Amino acid sequence: MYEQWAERWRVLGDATRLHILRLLSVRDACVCELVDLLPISQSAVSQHLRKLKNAGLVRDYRNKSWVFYALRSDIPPAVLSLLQELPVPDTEAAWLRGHQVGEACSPPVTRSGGDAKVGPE
Amino acid sequence: MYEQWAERWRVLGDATRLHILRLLSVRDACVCELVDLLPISQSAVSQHLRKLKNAGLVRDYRNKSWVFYALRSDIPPAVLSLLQELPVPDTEAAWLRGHQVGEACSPPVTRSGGDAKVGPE
DNA sequence: TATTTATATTAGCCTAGTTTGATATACTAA
DNA sequence: TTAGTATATCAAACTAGGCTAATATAAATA
Repeated sequence: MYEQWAERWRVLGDATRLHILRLLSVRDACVCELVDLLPISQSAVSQHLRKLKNAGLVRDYRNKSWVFYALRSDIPPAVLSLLQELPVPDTEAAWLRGHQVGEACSPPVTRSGGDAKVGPE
Repeated sequence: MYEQWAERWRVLGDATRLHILRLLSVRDACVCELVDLLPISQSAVSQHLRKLKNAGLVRDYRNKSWVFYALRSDIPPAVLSLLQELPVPDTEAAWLRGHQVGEACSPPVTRSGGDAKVGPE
């Protein structure tokens, strides 16, 4: 009877998924960046992202070699205000600021023009 | 890191607990009434109520032979508005309206004055 | 096309959570 | 105090969910 509602909230009932959402609230990130920041395997990250996507909380888009994930703009206000309350460790915030998107995953193939524009949608 | 937040939301990620919360939003109910309305054992109901209580979502008070549970008045607004969205089946609403509190559990011991006042706090 | 890199999927293990049945505790009333 | 009822707790079975390792797919580039 209430299973569909329960499932919506169960998505938020996992520490790793909250972590991912909090990171994405700083800026969009590709999967490999999240793998670098989180203490779990790439497989686990991918499975969490799928659940977040199925729940309508994030969207994904491809740019060059990488698949980026972003918070959806139509997230319920209640969820959004929840996310604002979560702390973002300084180290992680600095990491996100200090890396160009995609930079962390593999060095650019060409030596010149390495910082190509990467944008959403 | 985010485990404490995840746990807060995990409480809402169970269909039975949502059901209980929705029933309590109609009116306070004693444990045996909830047992009558829910398709699970008395033991399971009791354990769900404990979790809801530990999460600060409900409070309990005793009246005569029964322990009543009630929604706490300081429930986060986000949770409260969630509850409003949940449907209450007509049969259950009618059941709650059609029964005096405690009436469903056992017939009143005395034949006269069977409808003693029962109130919160 | 072949190769490399990034991401997704699958299967199996493991842990956490829910349920039930049995039992214990807490009241109430005689 | 004793009996009866309501509720809580405990242990074990069952289930669901997260994790890893291995593998598959997809896109980019040589």
